Amino acid sequence: MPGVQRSKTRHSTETPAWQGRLRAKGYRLTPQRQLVLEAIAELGHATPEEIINYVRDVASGVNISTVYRTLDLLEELSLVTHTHLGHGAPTYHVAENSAHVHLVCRDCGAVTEIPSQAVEPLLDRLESDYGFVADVHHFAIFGRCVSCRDAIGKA
Amino acid sequence: MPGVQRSKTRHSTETPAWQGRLRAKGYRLTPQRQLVLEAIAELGHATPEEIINYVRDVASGVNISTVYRTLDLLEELSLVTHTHLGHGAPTYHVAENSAHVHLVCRDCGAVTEIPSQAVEPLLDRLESDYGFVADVHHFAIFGRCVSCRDAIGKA
DNA sequence: CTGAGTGCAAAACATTTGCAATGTT
DNA sequence: AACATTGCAAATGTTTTGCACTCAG
Repeated sequence: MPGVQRSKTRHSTETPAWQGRLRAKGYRLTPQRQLVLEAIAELGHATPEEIINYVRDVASGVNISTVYRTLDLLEELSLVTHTHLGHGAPTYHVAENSAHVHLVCRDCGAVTEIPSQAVEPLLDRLESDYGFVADVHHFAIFGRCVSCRDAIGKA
Repeated sequence: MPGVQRSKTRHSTETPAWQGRLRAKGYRLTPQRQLVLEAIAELGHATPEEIINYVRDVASGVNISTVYRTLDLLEELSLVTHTHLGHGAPTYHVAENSAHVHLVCRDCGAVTEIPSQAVEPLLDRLESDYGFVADVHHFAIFGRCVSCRDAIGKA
């Protein structure tokens, strides 16, 4: 791994709880993996593209394929999840903060996060009627936001 | 347009209602466009890949980029809609038959169609609580189907 | 005729993979 | 030292675009 030096430093108050999960499955703890997780935590939402930009800001040598491989790994370990917000690249979240649903506006592209409980009745119904256990976080809900809806009324 | 001849013929009982919509906006009626729409109608569900396979079966010279351009056009005219069923290519439907929601199983990949009314309470709530007019057809609902859920119970 | 539409080939994206070099354990 | 992990570069899959040619109106 040629020259992964951090050119900037950020404070980390986190206790390395997740590191155990890596080792438990025989995976290794590398700076790249720390940085990717840190990037997602910091950014809240992030596409692979945004993640590598953030990571490279700290350690410029990191390769995009490493980011993809790391994301797969972190997801396998349930440390992060990903959501499809639209046609393009998926968005990653740290698992603990992923308990919300995304509303994406077809017109302005705005992304609104709403609490999962808003869709709970639907989940119950899908389960009782179809035996389907839904993960509503995986895909966004597409539509038109308040502002754009009102804008149409005026037009 | 070099040699778009149909090597097979299919019966069409349709009345060319949609053709007016094309002309109304100054668009032209081409064999390619007829074939793409025919393909979607016939296939029910179809990815661009599946569409071009179907179309080429009838007129081999048609280019994939034409299919993409045509899909954009047909969608603009509200003749078809598309849904994201997963990471990959979107699925196209004729607009009239698109009033259903897709449940996609994360394990077996099975796609179940359920009537839109199953999600109506959610739509109402999103509208009243957030002013968001949702189009639940645009993204599938991801999760685990009955069979796979039960299979896990046994394991 | 005239311009909308097409085929073609190349570009643009997003993601994956083989492999030799490297660093964690 | 062993082998999981990385960087690199090339391959893959999907969608888009520029352009000259062609056909629908």
